[in-house]
Amino acid sequence: MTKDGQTRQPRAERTRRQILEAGAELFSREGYHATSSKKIARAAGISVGSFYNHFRDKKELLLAVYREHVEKVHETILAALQDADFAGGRRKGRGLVEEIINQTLRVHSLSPELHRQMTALRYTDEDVARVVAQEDQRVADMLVRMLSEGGALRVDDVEAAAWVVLASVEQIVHAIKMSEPPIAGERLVAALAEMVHRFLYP
Amino acid sequence: MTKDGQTRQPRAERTRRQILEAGAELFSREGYHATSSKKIARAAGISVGSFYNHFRDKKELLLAVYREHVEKVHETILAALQDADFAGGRRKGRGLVEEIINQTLRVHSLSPELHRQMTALRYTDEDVARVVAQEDQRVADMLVRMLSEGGALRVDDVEAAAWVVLASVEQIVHAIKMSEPPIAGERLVAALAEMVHRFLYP
Amino acid sequence: MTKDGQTRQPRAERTRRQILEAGAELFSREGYHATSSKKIARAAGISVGSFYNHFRDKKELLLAVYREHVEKVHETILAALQDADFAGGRRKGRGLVEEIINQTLRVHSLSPELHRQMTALRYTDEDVARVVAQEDQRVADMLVRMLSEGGALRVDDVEAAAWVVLASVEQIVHAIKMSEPPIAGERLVAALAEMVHRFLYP
Amino acid sequence: MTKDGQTRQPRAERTRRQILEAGAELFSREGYHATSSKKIARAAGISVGSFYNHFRDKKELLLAVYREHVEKVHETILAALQDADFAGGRRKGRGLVEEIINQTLRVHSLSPELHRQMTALRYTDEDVARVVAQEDQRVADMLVRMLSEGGALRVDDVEAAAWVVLASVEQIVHAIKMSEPPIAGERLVAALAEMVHRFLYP
DNA sequence: TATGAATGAGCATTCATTCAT
DNA sequence: GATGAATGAATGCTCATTCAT
Repeated sequence: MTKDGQTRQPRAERTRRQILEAGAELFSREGYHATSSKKIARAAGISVGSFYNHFRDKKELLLAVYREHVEKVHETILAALQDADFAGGRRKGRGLVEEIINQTLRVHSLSPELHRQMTALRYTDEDVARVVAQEDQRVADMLVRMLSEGGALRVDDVEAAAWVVLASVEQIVHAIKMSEPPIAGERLVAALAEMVHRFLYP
Repeated sequence: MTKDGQTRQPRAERTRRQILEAGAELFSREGYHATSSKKIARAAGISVGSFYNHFRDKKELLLAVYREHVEKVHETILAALQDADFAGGRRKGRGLVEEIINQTLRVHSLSPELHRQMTALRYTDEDVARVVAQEDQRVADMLVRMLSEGGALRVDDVEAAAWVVLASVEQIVHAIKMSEPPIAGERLVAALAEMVHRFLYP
Repeated sequence: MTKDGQTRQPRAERTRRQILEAGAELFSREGYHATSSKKIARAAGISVGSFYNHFRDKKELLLAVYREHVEKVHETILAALQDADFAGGRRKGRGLVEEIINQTLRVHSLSPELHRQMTALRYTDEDVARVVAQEDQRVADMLVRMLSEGGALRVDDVEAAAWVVLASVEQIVHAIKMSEPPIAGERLVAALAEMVHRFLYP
Repeated sequence: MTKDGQTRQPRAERTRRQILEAGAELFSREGYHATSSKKIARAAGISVGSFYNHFRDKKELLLAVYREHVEKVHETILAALQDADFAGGRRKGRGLVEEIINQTLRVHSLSPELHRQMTALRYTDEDVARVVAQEDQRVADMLVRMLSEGGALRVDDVEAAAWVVLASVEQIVHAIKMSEPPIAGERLVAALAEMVHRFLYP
């Protein structure tokens, strides 16, 4: 059936979308454990059985939601990279460092609660851990490429450096956005930028 | 009840101890959610009712277990600080940086799974978040004091610097110990030490 | 607690009894699969949770119910064995054969539907198969003893003979009681008695 | 549709075949209850809807599968009956008895798990009970005919005798093939043969 | 203080069957 | 005839907490 790829699964695709949206909403607002399959179905306007026709189980939905989120993040980043302003002078040195931090801040604002959930679950659930680690690596690779192209680095082991920098930035941005650190965010961001800059560049 | 003079410890205190030990063991081995009050009682050799006589609920036990763990950690650190060798030359510069990282590595080996559990829960549970943040701050204060005493710093905002450094170290050590990062631990530790050192010292 | 064995678990024992009775009733009337834990709890006048406090799962209840049934059966049989009339002359030959068949008929009347359920489940469930086989063996041992004491047998392999005889009797009585065989029960019983008698005795 | 003359079989018939084969396979391998209509459809390479176009429901398929199995069994038996060797001397006396037992053993090897399933279901499901009973009767009739032609019987009520013999043989063979009786199969078969022989023949 | 039976809402998932296309 | 998405009741079982003894 379906002579052309377009018309494939007319209803099915729409249902899947509804479930994905309901899932994103609920996982973020109530957390993974507090989101029952019944709630998902109700929020998506379908039956429980239908949910399980489209996703093997709750976790598969979680990962699908996360993957969609991650794609959105990458689009955001790629768009920024092509920004003329950025190309102007922010591809290395202090400019790059600030860009990294700002992007991370922006990404965290995109769907902060989903992010929090995934961070919690990665310590608890193998599958989540694997998927999140993959994504981290993908970003690290991207940074390695940018650093290599930027020239004049102070570090030898660029791969380790990229990984360490991203882990630190991620952790600190996360703390700023999600908890209320006892020190003002701006001071932390300033210190962070300083630390990363001195590390990477002469 | 006390047949011999040995049993100076009031019975209540002894029961509490048993519960704390059972809790530490179970939370670490099976995780917080998988540890039911029934299991705790059985492992402690008491009844469920008795457990609830000593702790308001499961979370109170978790926090008590965590506090005990944290005390042990501090004792370890303080012991190290009084170590002659350390006093010799590791109170500033590269020596201090390495000391921080090593201490963190050691602490993570003390009770890695309990640590993992707390890390997961801090993103999910307000009370856990608060208690863990307090502890983080306590360590940060300690570092601020040491940095101030060590002289010749490159940073202005010592408080923010201490916080940023500890967050980074904690995160990276955690990743090394708990997951399997795609880059060898030694390379990450080396990069981390380099980053922190360049940041703090001229 | 409980200084004497009598007073042990006052409430608990009663609850257990209620569950056992509800289980016996429901498994017989509705079948094992159609009997939900909710139904059992309601019929026993307790909560679902309480049911699971007393039995690990539904199957454990089934086996407990079966064991009680089996004990009742054995009491019936033992009572019959001490019957003066029986002792009179029914311990061997035609008398014994008829006694076996009659006992089996009587036992099948004791709780026919439970019996049917167990028979169905033994083909499907390992645990049930094991327990029912044990019971079968216990009865076979008893018959072996009686045959050995009765003297003048025509068979060499008494154990195999006992097993084969009981299996046949059981099967045919079962068919008579539970389905409606196309031949009148009396004719089948007569043929069965004849077969067994000719087999065992000269 | 039929591009070549080969495809004489109407499509409907072919689909039905695929379903029957998938059903036989699955019911045997996984059991009736564990076989969902979805699985059947997938194994048959068709859609769920299509399955319900060909069979009213799952049970109808089960019975159809069983009927096919039974036909195969009868072909096997009839083939054996026309075997010269058999005609030679195994149509009565010890020869016949052994033939009955061997045939039953062979039949049980043909599709042992399907057999087990039907045996379990006949105690639980009216329709299955009826169909299996019909088949039993058909075999009994066949035996009655053979016994009558063999002459020199010791029994008066040939019909009841045939029924009783088949029930016993069936039960014991079943136990040997499906469970692990506590007595070696050969001893049981020997006892069984002895019992049946003494019963039927002078 | 200690005990452990009782509670009951809650959860993830399955499955036979229907029916619009 | 064929398709496969949709349905939703039903199931076995868990668990933190309470409270009468």
